[in-house]
Amino acid sequence: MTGRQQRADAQRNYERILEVARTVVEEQGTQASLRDIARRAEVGMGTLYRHFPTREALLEALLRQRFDRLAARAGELEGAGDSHEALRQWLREFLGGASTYRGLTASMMTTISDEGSPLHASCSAMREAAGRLVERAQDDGRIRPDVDGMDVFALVSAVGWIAEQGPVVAERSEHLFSLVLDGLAAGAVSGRARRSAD
Amino acid sequence: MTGRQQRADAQRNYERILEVARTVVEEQGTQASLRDIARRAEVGMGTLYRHFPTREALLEALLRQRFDRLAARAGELEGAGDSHEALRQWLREFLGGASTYRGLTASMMTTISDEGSPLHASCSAMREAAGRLVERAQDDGRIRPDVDGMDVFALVSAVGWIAEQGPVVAERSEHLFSLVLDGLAAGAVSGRARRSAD
DNA sequence: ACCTGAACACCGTTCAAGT
DNA sequence: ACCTGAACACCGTTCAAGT
Repeated sequence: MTGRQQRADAQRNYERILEVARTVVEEQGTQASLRDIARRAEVGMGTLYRHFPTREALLEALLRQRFDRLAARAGELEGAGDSHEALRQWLREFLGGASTYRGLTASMMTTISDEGSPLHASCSAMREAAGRLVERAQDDGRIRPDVDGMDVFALVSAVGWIAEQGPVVAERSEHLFSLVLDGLAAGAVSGRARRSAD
Repeated sequence: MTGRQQRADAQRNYERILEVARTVVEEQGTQASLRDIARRAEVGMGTLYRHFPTREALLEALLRQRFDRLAARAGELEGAGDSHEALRQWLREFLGGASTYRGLTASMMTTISDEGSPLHASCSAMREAAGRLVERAQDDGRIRPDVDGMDVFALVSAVGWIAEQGPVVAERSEHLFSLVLDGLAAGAVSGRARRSAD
């Protein structure tokens, strides 16, 4: 798809845009002005659209590496000793990364329901890798049996979202993260499950 | 402030705008086009700005009643038998209302950090009323002692946010609500507190 | 094959001109 | 005192014209 048989100027523009986009999205979030990106990359609007037909396509190019890295990181942590601690650690790293771009958690959440989105594939792969950490912790009886990877992902993303909503709530995000994780731990179940081995 | 000594046409315009705004914000969310509202209310842009100098001011007019009602509702529920169930009930009603306007949870969360916002006062009052429900449930030992009203409000709003991000996650919001509430229940604490009376 | 930038249809916000 | 709508500075998206 991104075959290397591009014209030299095309290749250069592609990279310029991506580099500038990284900066601008850092500044303005995932809703950054595409016009601003084109301007600062010194290319015409059409050039930006040629390389990245949608905003999502641009984000995908910006995030794929990161998603792949996080998926791989989940693989590493699967071998770690404490399954619950491994999950917690992964989620912490995920959340740290999510905070680099404002609006990123929203983009990831909407992409779940939108299979046509270019972000869908790489984001799903990451979620699935994380899901295996959840399942392992469940097999160890450390996480409630009635949740799945999607639940955990959604709740932790939501904590990331909270942190974006202003300083007063942002300063609580560490605590909120702990509350959510604690809440998902086995033993928190109020009535229906987990009552055999006491 | 909204003294009744307005000119008749001003009074009429104010009400027209508010009525139309309710519909448009229902359709498009809190980021609805102000131009569209003015157009459909058949007033000039200047008229809209005269009555509602900022988008937040318009939202405030749209939401004040609701916030006041929810604050009053919390007062009612303070007298209810089961403190934990009262809290759960209030949060459920809050969440139901939040889903009427897309973007509403975000507006409420950002308003927390922005004391200058017209939404700040009525939203804070509501949160404080809800906070008393939290404290009562804590006094009864039903909610973790290391959370406060803001934590609960943020987490439940975050569940509302999740529901806005697409059908795949929206259909889980009931479950996620339960997970969060369960997680905040006393007994979920992993190590540090609550270990005296067993 | 690729790039450019004008053109189009939208925004939010302001403000001179009207009654 | 209040209303109007044009004006301004922005968007995102498309596409004819160029090389």
